[in-house]
Amino acid sequence: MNYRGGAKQYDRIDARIMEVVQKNNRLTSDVIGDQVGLSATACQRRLKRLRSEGIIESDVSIVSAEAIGRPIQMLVLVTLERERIDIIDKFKKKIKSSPEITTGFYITGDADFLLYITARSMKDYEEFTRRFFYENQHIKSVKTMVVVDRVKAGFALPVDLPHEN
Amino acid sequence: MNYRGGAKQYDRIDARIMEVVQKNNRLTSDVIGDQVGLSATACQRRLKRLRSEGIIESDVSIVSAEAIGRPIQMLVLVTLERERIDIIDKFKKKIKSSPEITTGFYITGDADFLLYITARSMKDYEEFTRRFFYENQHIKSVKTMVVVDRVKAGFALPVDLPHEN
DNA sequence: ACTGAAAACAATTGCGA
DNA sequence: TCGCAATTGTTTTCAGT
Repeated sequence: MNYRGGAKQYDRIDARIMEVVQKNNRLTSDVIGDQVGLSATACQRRLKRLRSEGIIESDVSIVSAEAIGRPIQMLVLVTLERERIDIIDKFKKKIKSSPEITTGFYITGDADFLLYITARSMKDYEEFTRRFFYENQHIKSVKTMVVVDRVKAGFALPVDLPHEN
Repeated sequence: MNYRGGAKQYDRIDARIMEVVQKNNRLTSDVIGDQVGLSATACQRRLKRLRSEGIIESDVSIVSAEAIGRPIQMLVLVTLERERIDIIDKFKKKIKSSPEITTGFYITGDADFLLYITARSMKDYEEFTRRFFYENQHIKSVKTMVVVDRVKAGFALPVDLPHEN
């Protein structure tokens, strides 16, 4: 999607609505409307548009890692042997198909990928890495960082107005 | 919350429900029920319990970083000069109060923190880092990695059964 | 603990401003 | 684009199994 097309994407009120639903998307339109000074109807219409235009990408439940018995959280920097497109694409597919990997970033800098991984226990994590990393031929190096504390959770973004408005 | 209390937390069907709502929490109970082989009512009751017990932590909208004009995404490893509790706590507070920082992890390993930061442009990012990092006295080093591609988004976890069941 | 029907509640659509 | 009122659809409650 190209967001540079001249048409305006969202206004100040939309931004406020997004601030609210990024924290909680199960509030009724009535409640959201109260918070942004709009009727439930108007609020709902805006939300519908924001969703259909992909400005709101998706709506999801966040499950507690601890509650489902995955208290171990790791951040892993992975460097591949070479930066060849086919190797990178294959690695991306592996990431997507591995449920243990919650989030994966393809990056530039010291490493090629950063992975966010959860596990039931250290033993489980080690088993997974053995399987995942040592079975993959093109990994040059792996650097594991143990997550002690998630200071800020989620992907909430600071929705201010686009500069052109 | 302590999840080690003997009582069972969730069963196979709950796990399937969570798999569904982690992808999309706006489906009607009727649809979710279909997918897990349950009536809308039963499904609803389970969701209510999962939420009230904190197994489902929260329900949020995910906003597209590109759509709101924040195409620049960075991962930043920060090392503090000393690992003193008060310095760490102060830094955590700074993270929480900075809207540019979407996610912050306190970690062990090569660095003390990993930050996920979005920005409108490289210029904006540089301005932010100057402000944030160079104004903070206790930072020893900063290593920036540019995000080229988010291979896997969100915090969706692999909900299988707890081992004791 | 589940289902199904009825009641309560929320979202959506049509219309006038 | 808004708000209001009417319609449609979803969730919740309640009785029965």
